[in-house]
Amino acid sequence: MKRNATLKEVAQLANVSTATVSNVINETKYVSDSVKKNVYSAMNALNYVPNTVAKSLRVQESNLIGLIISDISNPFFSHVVRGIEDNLTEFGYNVLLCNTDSDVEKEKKYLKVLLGKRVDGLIVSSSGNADGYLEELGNLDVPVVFLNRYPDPLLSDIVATNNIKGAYTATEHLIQHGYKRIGMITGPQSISTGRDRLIGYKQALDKHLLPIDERLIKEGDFKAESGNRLTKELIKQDFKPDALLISNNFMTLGAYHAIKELGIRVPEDLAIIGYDDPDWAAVSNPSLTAVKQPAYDQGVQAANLICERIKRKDQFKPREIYLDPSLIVRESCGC
Amino acid sequence: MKRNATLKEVAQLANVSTATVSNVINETKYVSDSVKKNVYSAMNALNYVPNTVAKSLRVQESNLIGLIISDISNPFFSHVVRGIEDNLTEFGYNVLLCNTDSDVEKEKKYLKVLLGKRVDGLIVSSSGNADGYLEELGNLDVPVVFLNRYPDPLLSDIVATNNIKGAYTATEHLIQHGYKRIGMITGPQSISTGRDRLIGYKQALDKHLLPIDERLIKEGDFKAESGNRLTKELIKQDFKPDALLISNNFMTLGAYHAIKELGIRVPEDLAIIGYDDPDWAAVSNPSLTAVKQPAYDQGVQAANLICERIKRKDQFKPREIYLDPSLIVRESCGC
DNA sequence: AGAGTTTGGTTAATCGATTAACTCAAAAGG
DNA sequence: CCTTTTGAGTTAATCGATTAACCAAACTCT
Repeated sequence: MKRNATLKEVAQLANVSTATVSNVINETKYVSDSVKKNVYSAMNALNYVPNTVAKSLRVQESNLIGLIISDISNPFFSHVVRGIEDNLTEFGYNVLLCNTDSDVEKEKKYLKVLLGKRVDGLIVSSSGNADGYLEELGNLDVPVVFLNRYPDPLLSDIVATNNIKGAYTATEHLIQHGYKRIGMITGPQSISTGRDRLIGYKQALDKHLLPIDERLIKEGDFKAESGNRLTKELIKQDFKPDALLISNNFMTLGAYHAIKELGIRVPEDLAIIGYDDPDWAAVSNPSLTAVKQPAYDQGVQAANLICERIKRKDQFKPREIYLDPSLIVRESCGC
Repeated sequence: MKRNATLKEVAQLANVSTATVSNVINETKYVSDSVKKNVYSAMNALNYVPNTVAKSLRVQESNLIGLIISDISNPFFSHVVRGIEDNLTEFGYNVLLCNTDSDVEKEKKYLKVLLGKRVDGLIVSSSGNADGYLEELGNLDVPVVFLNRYPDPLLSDIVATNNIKGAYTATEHLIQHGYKRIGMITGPQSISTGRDRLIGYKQALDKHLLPIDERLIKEGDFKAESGNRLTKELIKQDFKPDALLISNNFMTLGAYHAIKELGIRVPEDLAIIGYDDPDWAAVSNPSLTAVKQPAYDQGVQAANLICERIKRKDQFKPREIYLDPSLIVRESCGC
């Protein structure tokens, strides 16, 4: 296991100063062709790969973007991340991936590590808001872009899908097709995503003069098990829904298992609309009507925001980008 | 945007030397309680976060692991990555994520960047094998663990699922249930995963004295579109299969779209087994019989291997870990 | 020819930690 | 009482790049 060659060694072999080698590599100053050639052949001979950690220390930028999300194995996030990564490499940045499982303690630990690594920027889909933690995040002396989940007084750039609108549209669709007792399985109310989707649902009911009945609203945790359990609860209770809006892909999957286990017919006994349009939506039985979020695009936008913010740290006014979700109508809503 | 405090500033404020501050932080030498207290309060006052890039330069380790895969938005990989990341943080490493889209040029570019960042290790699901590239990878002076796809003369540690066995088991299952003309949609034959699954398929046919008919074998590219197109091709040709093994989740999804479009009945007209057990397998119509790979676990194992390898670079004998896939029988195979 | 510019480099300080080698005072040993 | 050890910190070199400041030779211009 041999040590890597250094710029100094290249310089010695090429019989020039380190400054010249650096200038050749970075094309920062004119260097005569003959010297250049020497330098290049020395680099080749030593198999030289510039040490970017030394460079980072000197120029005070790491070319690293910290990415804090709850779970990369959630397809929604994996597409977002893909969009982020694709776009960031364009700009010469690399991505440090951190999964928090929505655990605020984990998130804080990661944050500290990332700050230690002097990341040039942070893209965060935060899980916490207790103890002014989100405010702390927004006041960091490194650019931050919030992803989908954000603090209430907005402190940094944010890109999100318009969750209120998505839930509103889905609910309204159900209302317009004659459903009267529309239930909802929400996400955790501690997370803005969870809150906003519930708001959209309620707004649609209000708008169409339908009563909001708390018996039809259950709070899940964005995981499949809760979708399964809460669907069963709703179906088994006396006052049961004739349609159901489910707040994310995993819980929808859980619900599908539930209806299969219980032999419920969809949409005849229960219409379903899911939030998130997973790739299986079209091949499930019945195919799933879903609110589609532009995940990849959201990632691209987040990457753009953070890059601009790094370039011009002065323009401090927070920018907000809200992407519109769209309703993909298939069989499960019976329309 | 204020500058971060340095260790030197902490030392000045606490009226001690930088060495002492460092010793307090790392607990590398005894420091009296009174001095310690001073140092800590200075750190707090300045909101000090140690600069790990400086540390990395000095101690020659980055605590970074480079992760090269084709596509994080493939659920298989997103689970693998989750396993890797969970395990690596245990050991104090962070993950640099790189998506190559199976593009060898992209992969090489990433590799160079990662080497520049002096990653302590590399986990690679490589796409290329041309020009001795994989050999080059194996001979790097940084530890490498191959993931799922590997060079033929094995040069480094590797963890993979036993693809031959997975395809063999699935094919045999179809044979034993009476199917005679079993077709296959393979992955790219330039990738070991693609090759191995085809081998397993052929071995099963051989073993049971069934003919291998090239008309029933189509090479896809692991993407949905090819699964869709090739399924249609197979169905429309004169000599059509009565059962079909499909080499990965995306192509299986494409196939499901194809059968829906063409109105083919599964399993009556065509039995299907898919490689990979996506989360929708149980709720699709019909539910999918699938070869399940232990994705998360594979990630954990890869993380373990790379950590051990970093600790003890001397033990150079490549280690191989093959995980067993399992067949999950549902409706689509008609058994 | 002599002063001023340009060309094609070099020298050395710097980024922010770690750590081997050193210092000085107090304690221990004979 | 003098020497040796030990204890608790300090000094300064180092990791591998970048870059401001400098310099000698060659070229321009009047």
